[in-house]
Amino acid sequence: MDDPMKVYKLLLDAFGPQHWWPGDSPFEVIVGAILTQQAAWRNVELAIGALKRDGRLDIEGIHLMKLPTLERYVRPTGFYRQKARRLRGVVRYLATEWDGDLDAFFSRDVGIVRDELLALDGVGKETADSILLYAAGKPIFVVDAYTRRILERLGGDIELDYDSIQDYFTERLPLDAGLFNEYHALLVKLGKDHCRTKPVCEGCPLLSVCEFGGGGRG
DNA sequence: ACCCAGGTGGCCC
DNA sequence: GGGCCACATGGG
Repeated sequence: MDDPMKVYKLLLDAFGPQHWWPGDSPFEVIVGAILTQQAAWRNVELAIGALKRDGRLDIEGIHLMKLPTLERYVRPTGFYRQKARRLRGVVRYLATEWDGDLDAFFSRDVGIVRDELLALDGVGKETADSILLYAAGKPIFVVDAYTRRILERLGGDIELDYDSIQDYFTERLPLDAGLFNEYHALLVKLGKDHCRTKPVCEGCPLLSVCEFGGGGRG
C-alpha cells in the first residue's frame, strides 16, 4: 500500500460513512474508549445504556459512585474490576484536576494532553488517541489491531509497531480530523467483515491493492 | 465447548 | 525493547 488515500477511497466507496464515534458526548466517548478495550462494542452498549438509563453517565455521576456500583455497571464489558478501577481513576482525574471541564482539558497543546492521558492508568496509545480524535476532534490517527492486521495482509515494507503505523498514515494524509475519523472507522468495518472471518478475501474492496488479491504486488 | 472482541500494564530477559 | 501473561463477560 503506497497510497493510503487510494485505500480510503476504496473503503468509503464500498462501505459509506460509518458515523463514528457511536456516542453522544465527549465524556461518553471517553467511557466507551476504556470499556471497549478487548471487548465487543455490543457489550459496551449494555454498560453505557445502563449508566445512561440511570442518569449517571457524566463525570459527577461516576465520580460519586462507589466502586462496587461502578463494577456492576461495567461488568458486561469484561475485565470489570480492572475497568471499574481505571475508569474511576480517569474520572477522578478529570473531576479533581479539571473540575470536570473537558473543554478546558482538551484546549491545550495536543501533545501535552496526549502525554497526560497516557499517564493515566488504563489509558494506552490507542485509547488516548481515540479520545483525542473522537472526543476532542483532534487530527490524531488511531491505530488498532484491525489496522495492524490489515496492513499486514496488504503487504509492503512498513514497520508494524504502533508509532510507525501512525506515522505512516499521518505523513501521507492531510491533517484532517474528519478524514482520520472516517478512515479508522472504515478500517474497523473492513477488519470485522473481511480480515476476521474465515473466507478472508471474498468480496473484499481492497483486492486490487492487496498482495493476496488480483492487483497487488505479491 | 471453544474462540474472539475497536487493549493495557506488569514482569522477565 | 520485545515476548508472555492476567484481566472476564457475552455472543457466534
